[in-house]
Amino acid sequence: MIGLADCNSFFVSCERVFNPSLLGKAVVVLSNNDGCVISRSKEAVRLGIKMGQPVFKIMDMIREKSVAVYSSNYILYGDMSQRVMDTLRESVPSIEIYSIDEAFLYLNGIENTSLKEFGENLVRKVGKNTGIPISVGISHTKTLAKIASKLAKKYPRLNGACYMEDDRDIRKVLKSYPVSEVWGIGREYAKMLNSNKINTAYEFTMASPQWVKTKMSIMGLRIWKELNCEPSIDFEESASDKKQICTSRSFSRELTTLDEISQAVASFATTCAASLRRQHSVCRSMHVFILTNPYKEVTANYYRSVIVPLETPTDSTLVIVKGAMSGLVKIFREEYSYKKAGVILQDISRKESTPADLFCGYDSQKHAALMDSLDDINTRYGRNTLVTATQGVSKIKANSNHLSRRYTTCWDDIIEVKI
DNA sequence: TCTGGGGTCCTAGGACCC
DNA sequence: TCTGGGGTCCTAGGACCC
Repeated sequence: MIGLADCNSFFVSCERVFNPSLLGKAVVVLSNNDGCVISRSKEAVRLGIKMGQPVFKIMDMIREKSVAVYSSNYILYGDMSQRVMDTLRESVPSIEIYSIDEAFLYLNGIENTSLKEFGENLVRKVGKNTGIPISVGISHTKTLAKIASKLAKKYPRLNGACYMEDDRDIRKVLKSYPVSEVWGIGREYAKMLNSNKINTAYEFTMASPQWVKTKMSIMGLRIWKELNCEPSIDFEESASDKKQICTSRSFSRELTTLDEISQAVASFATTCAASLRRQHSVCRSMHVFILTNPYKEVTANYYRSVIVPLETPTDSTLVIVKGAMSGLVKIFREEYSYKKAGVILQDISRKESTPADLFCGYDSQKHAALMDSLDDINTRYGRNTLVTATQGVSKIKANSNHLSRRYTTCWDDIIEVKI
């Protein structure tokens, strides 16, 4: 059997661990730049606040109902996530971390007869170790485990854990489960299915596999099999290397000069390169893109991207920043003001399996040694202690007006809290 | 005034090869 | 009227996820 452990309102729950007065209240956490709502407490959901809703549209309600608002604090959430994952890992034969707040559990060797109880115990254990409430769903396949976890969340009498084993039980659940809420079926497919009179997950399992494959490709067929209790999505025990690495941000104000945008894009390239080195890989090309504010009602919106091939596969920040700059000048137009930009590294391969290039235009060994020192310094003294000159020192700050402290990772913050 | 960020997989179609 | 056949590789775009 396969389990899914899913943290309830994860970001909000993290804030609550360190500020228990938020328990029972409407709380939301905002995206970067304090733009949209990306995590909501149950109470906030009940007020009608939607996922992804722009915060300026619900400002009145936030004030009227005194909703607590937090900027996203990814350092805190990342650390709390690790703690949750650690507890899960020590409790089952193996786990697959699926996202910052979810993991699949491989339950081989645990008696089927006690799985319901096992799930409830796990919920208690994670709660006790970390303070984070989770829901656990257990069934034959990943897709069914996902559904089970949703039920666990919905019905309090399940004590946070739902075990779905019996065929008849599963059928009964699927009959009242909207097909649009099945994992892997998004808006477009839901629309298509609904217009073909398929509204519940059960009706979907009754469709012919050929029809499903024609309409929804092999992905749809996999979902169909999984709902029919046939495991079709692999369990991946170890995290695989990323095939692309992207860093992009919206700016808190519109940028107009090449100089300012260069600094931002150089920072993005730097972040990408560090992340590339962390997975011991090199890249052969990158994408650079810039855009104007797409929400603004003007006739001339601008979006342009360019692919920059690199002569030699590299993980050097210097080479990657230089490449990003050469791409940027190709797409930059003076007549626009820009709201967002980004860098995507691609054609990624493992460093040790990529042959060195005889005709490399720079001393790659020197670069490697320099990067080692750079990473070392920035790990020890904090990100951006040592930067490239292109990045500049006057960073364009993102809006982050409701930020909580880095309770678990930053000494300065911890001391301030004690005082 | 104010609208996130980072990923994956699949397919169709074009370019190219012999 | 007729316009080869069988492949591979790559990319853009669409769908999805959290």
